Amino acid sequence: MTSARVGPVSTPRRRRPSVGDVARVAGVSVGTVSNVLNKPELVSPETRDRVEGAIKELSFVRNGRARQLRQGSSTTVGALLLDIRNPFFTDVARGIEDRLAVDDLTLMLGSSDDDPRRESKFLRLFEEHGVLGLLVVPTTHETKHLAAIQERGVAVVLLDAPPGAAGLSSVWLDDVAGGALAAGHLLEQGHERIVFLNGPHSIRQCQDRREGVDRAVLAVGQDPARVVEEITLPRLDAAAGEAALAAWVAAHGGAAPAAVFCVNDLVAIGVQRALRRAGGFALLSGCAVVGYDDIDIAAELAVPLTSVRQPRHEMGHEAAELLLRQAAGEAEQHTVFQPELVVRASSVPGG
Amino acid sequence: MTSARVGPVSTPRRRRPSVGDVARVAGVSVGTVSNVLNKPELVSPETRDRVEGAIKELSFVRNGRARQLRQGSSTTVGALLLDIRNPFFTDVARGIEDRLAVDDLTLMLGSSDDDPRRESKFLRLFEEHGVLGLLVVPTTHETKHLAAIQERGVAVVLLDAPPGAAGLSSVWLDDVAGGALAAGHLLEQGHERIVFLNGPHSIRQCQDRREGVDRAVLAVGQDPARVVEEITLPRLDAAAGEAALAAWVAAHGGAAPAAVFCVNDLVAIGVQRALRRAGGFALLSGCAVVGYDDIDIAAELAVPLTSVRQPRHEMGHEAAELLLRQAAGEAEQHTVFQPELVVRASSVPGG
DNA sequence: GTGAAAGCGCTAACAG
DNA sequence: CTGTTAGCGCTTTCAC
Repeated sequence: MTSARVGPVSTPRRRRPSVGDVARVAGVSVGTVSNVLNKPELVSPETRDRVEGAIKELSFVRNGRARQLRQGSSTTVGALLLDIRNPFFTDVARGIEDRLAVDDLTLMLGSSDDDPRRESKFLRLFEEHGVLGLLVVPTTHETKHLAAIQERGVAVVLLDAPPGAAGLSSVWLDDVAGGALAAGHLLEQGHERIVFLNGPHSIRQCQDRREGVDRAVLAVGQDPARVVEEITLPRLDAAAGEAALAAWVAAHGGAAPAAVFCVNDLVAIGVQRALRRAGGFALLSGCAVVGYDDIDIAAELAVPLTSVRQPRHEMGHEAAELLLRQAAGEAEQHTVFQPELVVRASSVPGG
Repeated sequence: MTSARVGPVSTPRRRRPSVGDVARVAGVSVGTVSNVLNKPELVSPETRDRVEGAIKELSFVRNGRARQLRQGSSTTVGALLLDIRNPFFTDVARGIEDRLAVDDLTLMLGSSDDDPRRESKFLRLFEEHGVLGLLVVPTTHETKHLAAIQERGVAVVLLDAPPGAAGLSSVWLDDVAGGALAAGHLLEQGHERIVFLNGPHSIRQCQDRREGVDRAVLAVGQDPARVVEEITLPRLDAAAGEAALAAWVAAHGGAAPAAVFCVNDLVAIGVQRALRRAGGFALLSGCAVVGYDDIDIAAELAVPLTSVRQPRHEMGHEAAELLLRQAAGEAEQHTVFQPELVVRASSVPGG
């Protein structure tokens, strides 16, 4: 599987040159070196040149840890996400990074994997590291430990979570609105029954989306109990969606539901596959399908998928913004982002 | 789009308690506090309890920067990837992280966006930060600046790149083998002509894959110039793949090629879409398609896609491993990973 | 077992 | 303009 060869010699790990070394070579004092680094306008051109020459000669790179220790400041922000591999979170991370770059700050990323123990490990690590602030997708509803961190002087913002303990800013997405958007669209198309393939209500997002669905149904004067048939999936992937819909079709003598709303796009892809397997293109095109997340591939499918899109990048950007404000002493603040519906062929007649 | 409300008061940013504060509260010296933290077995149980009580009382969190400054050590590794949003790199990042977690090290991530200026900005930032080592996907073939960093005492490993400047370890994927795998498979299926939708040869991976294709053709005693029809795409996404194949079909009186090898899965998805649009399922199922990357969705498509899978997580893991070895003074080392072919319906008759 | 003191590399205050 | 010096918070000798 792998091949390896060994190179020449190992790198000797000698001490990095310090401002003292630079000062010696340039024939000035450490204070002057520091001034060249931080307030060059205070230094005469000739000495500045000498110092810069010495810096080049020694390939001096300043020790940021010592600098920050002395200044008491920090230029890194920690973000603790649920899963670094999930495109949802990488888009968020990119939004964070883009905002931080404006102020020349860097991001330290961690994945909690939704495990509270991993979460607290990373939190301790970040805090010891002296981060300027912390963006956290919490693993539990309990956020007192995060408020405690903020009490100790590290700004904390809840990410992808509604307001928690007092004092913590938060940024999240309106899942109620997302559910309402999807269901409203299907109702508008004239469908009178909606199969909703959802995850367990212990996940806030799932519960909220269901609430949104109900609201949309009520808004048109119908009874959710009659209109909505919710099926709870064991996992939220394509296989689970396919199995659930195959079972539905089998239980209904080979007929497909008129409309299906899926808690995410992968599930929707599974639904499309089940429909195609059960009754080919005819069955597939006779069933309106709406997904959630608007993953990259949604537009590329055989039948392009209607989906609820969430402003993930913006959410990250805003979270970083709130963090910096909070670190600057501003009061806590809460932002909720609204999703939008991207209508494609999968949900409209003749699509 | 967003709504915001303002909360109560802002958090006062008071000084973090130090070992000195803990010592005062516990009625011991700072040395003893340090011992409790680092060598608890040297401290008598009673004083240890007193100190631990004081730590709890003050919610003391040790200042890692000062610690590392004093010790001269570091516990963070920097990784500079091309794009943090790309699933390829997030899988790699996760592999890195998993290896680092074993030694309780943390990862600082950066995205160079393939821009040498961003690259050098991040490199300086990482180096000032005092990282233990650096994993870099280089933006250019030139790696002297990375060797220079290593000269200054920071271990550097090239990621997803073949060996560069002397002294740098490297980890990469065998794209020649990947190209040969895909083409070999198509030849084995009896196809005598292969359309290869590739990217520009200025991208090493594209050039290598072409070389692999040629080798596979030569291996069965055929002439690449006769067998392979390479089309260079302007971009490597589904739209580009669709356009290229639609043009091919139009130029061949509505006929599809017998076999198409695509430089990545997105392009392959575009190809499938073009085939379906041009001639429905019949045309689609009559054309063997092979992609590259084995993205999550490849198995979920209407016609599941045969693809070349690369061990990305393992590559990250190995890169971190080599970095740690190099940081420990071992000699440079080079590892190349072999891809594997995942055969699905898109490339086999009756699929 | 515990305390006192030095020093990691840097910046900031102050003196000249 | 430049040099001297104190000290950020911690670990680490070395005495006691």
